[in-house]
Amino acid sequence: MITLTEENYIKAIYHLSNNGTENVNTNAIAEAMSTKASSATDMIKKLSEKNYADYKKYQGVTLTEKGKRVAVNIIRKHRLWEVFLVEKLNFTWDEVHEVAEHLEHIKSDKLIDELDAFLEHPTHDPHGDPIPDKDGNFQHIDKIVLAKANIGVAYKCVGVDDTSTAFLQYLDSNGIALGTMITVMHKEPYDNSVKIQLKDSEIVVSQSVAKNLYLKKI
Amino acid sequence: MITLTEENYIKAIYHLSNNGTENVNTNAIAEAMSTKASSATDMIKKLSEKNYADYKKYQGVTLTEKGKRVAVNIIRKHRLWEVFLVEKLNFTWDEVHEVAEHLEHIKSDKLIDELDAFLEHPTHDPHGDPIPDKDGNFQHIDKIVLAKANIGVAYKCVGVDDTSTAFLQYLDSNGIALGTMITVMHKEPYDNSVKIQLKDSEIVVSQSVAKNLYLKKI
DNA sequence: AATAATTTTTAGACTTATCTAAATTTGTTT
DNA sequence: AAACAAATTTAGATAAGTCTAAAAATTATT
Repeated sequence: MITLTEENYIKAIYHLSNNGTENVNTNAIAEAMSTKASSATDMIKKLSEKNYADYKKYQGVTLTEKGKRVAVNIIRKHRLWEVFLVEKLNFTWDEVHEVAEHLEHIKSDKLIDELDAFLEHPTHDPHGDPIPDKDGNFQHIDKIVLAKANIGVAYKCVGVDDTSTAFLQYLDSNGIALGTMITVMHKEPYDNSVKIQLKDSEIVVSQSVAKNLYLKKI
Repeated sequence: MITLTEENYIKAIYHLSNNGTENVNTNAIAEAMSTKASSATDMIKKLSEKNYADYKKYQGVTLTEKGKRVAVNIIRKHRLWEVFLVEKLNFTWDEVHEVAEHLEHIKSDKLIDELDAFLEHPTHDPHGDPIPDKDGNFQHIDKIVLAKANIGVAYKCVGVDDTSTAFLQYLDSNGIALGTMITVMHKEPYDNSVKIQLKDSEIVVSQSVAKNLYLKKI
C-alpha cells in the first residue's frame, strides 16, 4: 500500500523534475514539502526501496516509470476534481486547489472514471493545465509565457504557472481569465514589465506576472 | 485539529450509542473499529481529554455535545456523498459505502454546502437514512422493521439497517429497492421467516432479512 | 589543490496509533 | 462473600513520519 505522504512526495518530485524528466535534489523536495532535508532523505530512501524512485546517495532522485504513473494519476484526479468544483459547485479558480489537494487522494477507479464521464472528459483544468487521460497521456498545448510573447501579436490566455490565491485574484481583478484575448503593446527593458491590451483596457503588468501567465497564438 | 482516526472513533461511538443517547463499552468500540480493546482505551482517553467524550474508567463512554456535533457532521457528509455517487456517478447502492467512508473526511464547509445545493438538498441517502441539515437536525421517518409489520397491511420499503454488499445485492436480485411496495402475507412462527407480496411476485425472506429491512405504512 | 561553504546523510529522539501481555476492576455464580 | 469469568486498563514495544544536531560528501573559491 502507498501512504498519503508517499503520494505527496511523489507528486512533489514529479513537479520539481519537470514532469519526471530531470534529477531532483533533496533540499528542493524538503522545501516543496515544507519539511526538513533529513525528513526528505528518509522518505527518498523509502520511495527508492519501494521502487517509486531511483536514488544514489548525494546524487538526487528521479522517478521510476512506476513512480511517474502514480504521479500522473494523482494529477489526473486533482485536475478532474478542480473542474468539478468550478463547473458544478461554483468554486472560483483560486478556491479549488486546497480542496483538490485532499480529494486527489481518494482511491477508487470507478469514482474517477465516472467523474471524468460526468464532466464530459475535460481536457484542461480551470487553470489551463492539461488533464491526463486514463492511460496517463496528456494533451499538450504549445503555450508560451507572456514575458516571451511578441509585440503586436494577438494571443489567448491559456493558463497560469502560479496557482496561488493572490495571483489568481490579481488576474480576476484585472479582467484576465482563461480565454481572455491579449495583445502585447510594449516591453519595458528597464524592469521587464509589459504593457498589454485587453478587450476594453490597456494595463501594465510586472515581470513576475509576465512570467506566470501562459498564452497561445490565435 | 481533529485527526482522521479520532473522527472514525467518534462516528463509531455515535452509532453504537444509538445516536449519542446511550453509554458505550470499550469492547464494542474495539470491535467496531477492528482493533484491540487496549487501543480503544487509549483513544477513548484522548477523546475525553479533547472534550469529545465523557469517560470514567471501567464505566464506558458517552459523546459530549461537541462530540455529537462532529459525528452528525460526518454522517451528513457521508450521506450527501452517497447521494452524489448514486445520482450523478452511476454507483449502485451497494457500491457507495466504501468510497463515502473516505470522502466524508474532506474538510471544507463550502464543498459540502455547495454539494448539498447541487443535489437539491436531499433528505435521505440511497439506503433510506436521513441526511442531517447544516445545523445537525434530522428529518425523522417513523419506520418499522419488516419483522414487526402487520399481516395484510401495505407498506413501502424506506430503508435498510445492514448496508453490506451481500445484503443489498440480495435485495436487488429479489426486486426490492427503496420505494418498493410490500404486503406481509404470512409470518412463520417456526423460523420467523416472512412471506411477502411484491408487485409481481411473492417471496419468503428469512428472519435476518426481515430484521434489516425498514418499512413505512402508506 | 587546499580550504571554505553548501548540501546531504546519519544518529538519536519524539508523537500517533497500534500491538501483546500482564494487571486490575467489575460482574456473576455458587 | 469467595471464587471465577469477563471486561477493561496499564505497561512496554513497534512503525511511520517528523525533528535537531552532528558528521560526511560534494561543490565552489581562492
